[in-house]
Amino acid sequence: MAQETTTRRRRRAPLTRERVLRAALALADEGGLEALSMRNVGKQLGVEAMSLYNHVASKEDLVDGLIDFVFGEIEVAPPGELDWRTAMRQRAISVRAALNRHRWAVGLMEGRLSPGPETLRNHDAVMGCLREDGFPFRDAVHAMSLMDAYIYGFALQEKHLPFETADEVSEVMDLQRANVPAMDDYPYLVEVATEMAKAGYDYTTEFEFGLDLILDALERFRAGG
Amino acid sequence: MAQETTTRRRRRAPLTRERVLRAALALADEGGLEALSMRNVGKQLGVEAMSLYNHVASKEDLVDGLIDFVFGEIEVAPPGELDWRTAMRQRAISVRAALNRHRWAVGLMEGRLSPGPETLRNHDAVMGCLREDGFPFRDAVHAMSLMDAYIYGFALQEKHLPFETADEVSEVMDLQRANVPAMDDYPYLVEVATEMAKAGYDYTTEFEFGLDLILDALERFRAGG
DNA sequence: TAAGCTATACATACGCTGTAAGGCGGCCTA
DNA sequence: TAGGCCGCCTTACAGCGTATGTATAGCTTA
Repeated sequence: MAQETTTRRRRRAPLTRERVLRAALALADEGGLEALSMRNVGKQLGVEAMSLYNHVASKEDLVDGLIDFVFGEIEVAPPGELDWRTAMRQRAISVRAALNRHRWAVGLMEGRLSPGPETLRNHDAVMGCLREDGFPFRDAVHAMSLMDAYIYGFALQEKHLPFETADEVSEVMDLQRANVPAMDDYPYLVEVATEMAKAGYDYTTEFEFGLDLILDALERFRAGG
Repeated sequence: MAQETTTRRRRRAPLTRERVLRAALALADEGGLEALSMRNVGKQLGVEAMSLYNHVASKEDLVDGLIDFVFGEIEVAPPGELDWRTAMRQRAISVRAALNRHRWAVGLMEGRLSPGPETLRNHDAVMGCLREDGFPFRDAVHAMSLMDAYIYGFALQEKHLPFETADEVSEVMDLQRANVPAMDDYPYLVEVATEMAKAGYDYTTEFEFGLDLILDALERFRAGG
């Protein structure tokens, strides 16, 4: 009876927090944050929206889980393993890579009120790396604040200016020029537009220029500036 | 006649784009972006939501207008007036101040597809300031990208970590400790929590430390290295 | 002064959002 | 085999942006 029904119905794999998060991640990666609705996640799992609440306290909780997953993808050497500069450079590049894989996460990485274990591990490792390599506490805070501001700020730019090749650049520039009647009032922007359309814009080069400049500056500051 | 009717009925001041933007700005400043709904703006003006569409093409257009207003509050010296370092330092501080008055704007300043006149003026002035002070084109792009990444990234941190005094810090830290059972797994974060709770955290100092470090680095880079 | 046009505001409605509340059927334990 | 519990579903509410259609107020012209 009951069991027959059970067998016959081929119950689908039970929902879990893990499965919910995985589906949500796929949705957000594909369609951005605005595609991430409880109903859409449910649909993806063949389930009604409300069923998700058995595994997730709220949408905020769901997003917390996603963010922690992203932090889990970021590689940081454990404190004391590498010199600070190598470790911090690697981490910065890893953060940018993760944020490019998950662009929806860009404004959400910082200051979550319920940080997950991966989030905490990451921040602890950064602070630890600096402290173990001799940074006084306040300087370590300065350095971390500066690096993270740059990394997240750059990711923000990269998220909002979605062009890379010279062709894409000139496409966007043309579109902007169409929207802006008095473009000639802004001669320096015209220069940017024409130069960019000629040579394109390489985000990786740009990112690493700023990153190395900051790391150089921190090194010099530490040495005694 | 017509004019009498006008006088008699005490018609309210007619809606204008200006008035709509002003009301929207007040709403966003007070209650953040999630308080900024068409219905709320309408309510603020004694008008139905749909009436706003006579003066604003869409919510996106409305937000574009708000962002341009924020850019209008940012002070930049016209190209060639000041040496680049002074001008850029002033602008950076002015941007941060504007973003603190309008925290809802933080993730939205960059890469709008329909930039307003103030937005364009601002970007043009920054680029112009660097070019007129001798920055080669590519270096000016590098510098602008780096500075803006830092400024916007810092504003992002500041938006999401809303504490300032030592008391507020320790309050937040206590709250986080309550949410994180295994806090002792993260010794360096424990240090941060205790140190911060002792001494507080001054955003202005922090911001200007990073800013000056970056300006120093750019100056040195330009000088030849 | 009267007619007609236009610009503005309103009312209604659609499909979407997050989630509170309650019902029900299948599973595990006693 | 009985009881209870857990996981899922259904329904419902208040809010969102905005498409669509309609009424009206005021100006323009005759």
